[in-house]
Amino acid sequence: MYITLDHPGCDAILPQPSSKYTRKINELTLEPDTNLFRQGDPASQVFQVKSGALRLSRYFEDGRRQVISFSFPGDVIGYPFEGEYSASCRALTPCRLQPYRMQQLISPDGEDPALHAGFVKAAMREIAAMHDHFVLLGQKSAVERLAAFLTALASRIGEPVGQYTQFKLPMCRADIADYLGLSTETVSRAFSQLRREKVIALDGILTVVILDLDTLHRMAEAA
Amino acid sequence: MYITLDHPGCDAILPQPSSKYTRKINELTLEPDTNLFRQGDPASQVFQVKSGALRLSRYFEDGRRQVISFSFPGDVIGYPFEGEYSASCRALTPCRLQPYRMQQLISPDGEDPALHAGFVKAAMREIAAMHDHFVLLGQKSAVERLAAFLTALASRIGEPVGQYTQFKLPMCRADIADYLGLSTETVSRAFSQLRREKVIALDGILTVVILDLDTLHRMAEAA
DNA sequence: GGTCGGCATTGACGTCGGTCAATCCGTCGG
DNA sequence: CCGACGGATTGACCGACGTCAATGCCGACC
Repeated sequence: MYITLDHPGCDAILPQPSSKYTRKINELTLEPDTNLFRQGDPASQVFQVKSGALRLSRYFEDGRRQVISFSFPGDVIGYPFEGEYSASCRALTPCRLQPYRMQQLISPDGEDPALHAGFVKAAMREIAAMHDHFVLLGQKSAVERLAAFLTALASRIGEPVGQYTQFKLPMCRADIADYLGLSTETVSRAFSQLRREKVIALDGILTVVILDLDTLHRMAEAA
Repeated sequence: MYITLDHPGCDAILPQPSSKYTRKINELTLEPDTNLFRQGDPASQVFQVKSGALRLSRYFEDGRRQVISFSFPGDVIGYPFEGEYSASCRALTPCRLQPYRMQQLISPDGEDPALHAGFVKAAMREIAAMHDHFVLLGQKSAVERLAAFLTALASRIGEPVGQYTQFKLPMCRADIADYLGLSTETVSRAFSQLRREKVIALDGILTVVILDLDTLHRMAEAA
């Protein structure tokens, strides 16, 4: 599921399937850099992320790639289109996933109604979140995009450390670039700018410390 | 609903509500330049477009605007997020719409199951289509964007005229610009380029004649 | 511990698209 | 028929971001 500022934390977790209805399908684990599914695969399951981080992306013959979203615990991935997955999904870290049979998403017949309603609500949330991302891709400058991205990550996976919020990026710069519609160089420059302005600090390449969340938030919106 | 190349024509039409289940809500008509709903309005209904064209967009304090999508007959609009509409929807032409109570989308309880399943499928199609638009906004050049847009419109509302396909744009250049993440001037230049290259012709400002659909299609994809 | 390889950063430069401004054109009202 | 208005087009210019290339950094593997 897409990352957004106002992501409603634990509401994202689907209700536990009640044994009354649901044939239990066993939890699934994925190693980093392994695919959960590929673009064009027949879609028979949807998944809820239990732990870890994943990347959803579409590839093109000419080498271009668009990263559609990053998924974190609570998110639902694998929405089908005409019986196929329309993008490829790959684990960025070790992941645990709960698979559900697709049928529970499409129709409630003979299944757990609360679980089904949870899927539908997750899909609605997905649609609203994607609207936010249109704004980012259509209207924002490079620094605004990165600021919005980091703000979203902070609220999704940030942990308070002293007076600051910090988190470890599960993805490389190229992933961020293809997600934000920028080049890796531009992403790098935007990181450097935020660092120069003391809005963030980096501890190594992957650990981000948010020094001034208010400013970061303002930078994500400003014209 | 979003415009996409592989939009499955009349499959998009929801099943007629069977009177057995559904309290009939009367069809609704809208004059051009009137709002169906506004960003932040409490969401109690979803709508299926019966005729006409609508624009879904989000506005910002600083004047920036992102057009999320254009809607045509068969499309479903008004997906809620936390009980509210997350964008504003306005009629571009006279429109007829069939409203449905929100509850039919969220849960099948006491409602028409086929209709409910239709909503869920429409939402899945929406998600897949939005993935395409991410690619457009994240990766494509100005001419590629316009070519993709016109190709999509051709398959949605195009009519054969002689050996060509043509249609009347229901929206102005500024709407197109804010949809494609460009300025009106750049949209205008892209139109001019396609005209110079004899891929399209314009009859007045709003009527587009596709002279070479293959080339247009190729231009929409090319690096 | 040293070296290698891959990713990240930085710099120089080119280009695409944004901005500003002038002009064009089609529509509407007189 | 004419003039005014608003949207569309075109041109000139500029700036942000992409590209290409050099350098830096860190982790892996001998």
